[in-house]
Amino acid sequence: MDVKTVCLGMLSDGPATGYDLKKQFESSFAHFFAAGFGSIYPALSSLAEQELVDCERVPQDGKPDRKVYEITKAGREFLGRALENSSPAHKVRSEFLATVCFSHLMSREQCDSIVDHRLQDLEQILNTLRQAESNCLDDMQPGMRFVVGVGRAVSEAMMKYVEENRHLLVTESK
Amino acid sequence: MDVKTVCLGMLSDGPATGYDLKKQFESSFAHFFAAGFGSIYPALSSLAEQELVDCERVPQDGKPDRKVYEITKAGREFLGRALENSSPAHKVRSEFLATVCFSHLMSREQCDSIVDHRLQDLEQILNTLRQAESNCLDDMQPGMRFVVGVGRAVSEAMMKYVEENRHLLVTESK
DNA sequence: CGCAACATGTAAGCGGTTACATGATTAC
DNA sequence: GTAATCATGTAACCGCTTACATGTTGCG
Repeated sequence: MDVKTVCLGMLSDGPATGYDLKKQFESSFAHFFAAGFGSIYPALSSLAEQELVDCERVPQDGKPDRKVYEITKAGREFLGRALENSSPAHKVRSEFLATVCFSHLMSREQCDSIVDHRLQDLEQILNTLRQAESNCLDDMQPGMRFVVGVGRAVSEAMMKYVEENRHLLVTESK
Repeated sequence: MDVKTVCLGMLSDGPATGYDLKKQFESSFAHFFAAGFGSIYPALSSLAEQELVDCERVPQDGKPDRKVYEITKAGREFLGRALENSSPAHKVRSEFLATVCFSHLMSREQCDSIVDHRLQDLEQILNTLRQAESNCLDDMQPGMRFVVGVGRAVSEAMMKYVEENRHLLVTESK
């Protein structure tokens, strides 16, 4: 499942612009599926070309036209098939953990710094998720609610473990 | 931090072949940093070219020569600098969660199937981590022990949440 | 006055995945 | 006999990241 399919999925919930989708990626999707404009805009163009979405241009003054995308019937069918064939991969790529593996080659300051950083990032993710829960729990689909819950559970677990065990990290004796 | 740097880090613990490193990637690194032969072998060649590692060819009968790589002094220095400059990113890319977001567009069977799949994968990761803990806790660096612990904590949390909340996933009424 | 939000896009580049290529040995 | 393990590599491809390009409105 690539950015394109996720965009199509988001559009199945109602029309939106690329800019809108970006915000959705940044809020409830941030903890498990990142996407920048450089992925989103080409994805939407490609979707439109395949007629899986319609695009309505809304002129504005001083800004580029808003391009409001809406899923088509063909789009819904395509999405259905994509969901059927989706392989449920879940990949983590953690430079944080990769670095910590070699904490015995680092200075205490360096090690503390990256652990603190990670803790801050986790705090931020949790804030974002809590915000999403309090702002729009009602207009979230059950799947989305579940996904936000997973994010909370996993982030809290990581935070707790890191806080309780960081003292075990031995650093270079120099 | 890329595959190349992680390979160098692994070699800081002692000489090894590409094949050996692959096994390490599959055991204790599997849950947060995947790498295939297609990444590892070119990484080692490049490392050797930069003289960050030495390569000793050990002829064998019937098999290609073993190429045993050993980190050099320059390699250790390079690694030290790489660890200093490492940005502690932690990225997740989950097609599983992306799919589950749209559970309301899937059939009950499909949804159950991917959730079960995920649970099996988690079980396997946990087994691998437990094995690593019981086999070689003693020759693991403290950083590595910490990382394995994070893997356990996070995987167990995800498993628990998924098992306890999967019933909330509503599926298509067709 | 400067920054954030609004709004869309292109293009180069990079890094990793996947598929291909080869082949002996050992265990079930 | 057939699958897994040992053992190394190449090359095409694909998708995402990053940097660049442009410009207004409104808030503090």
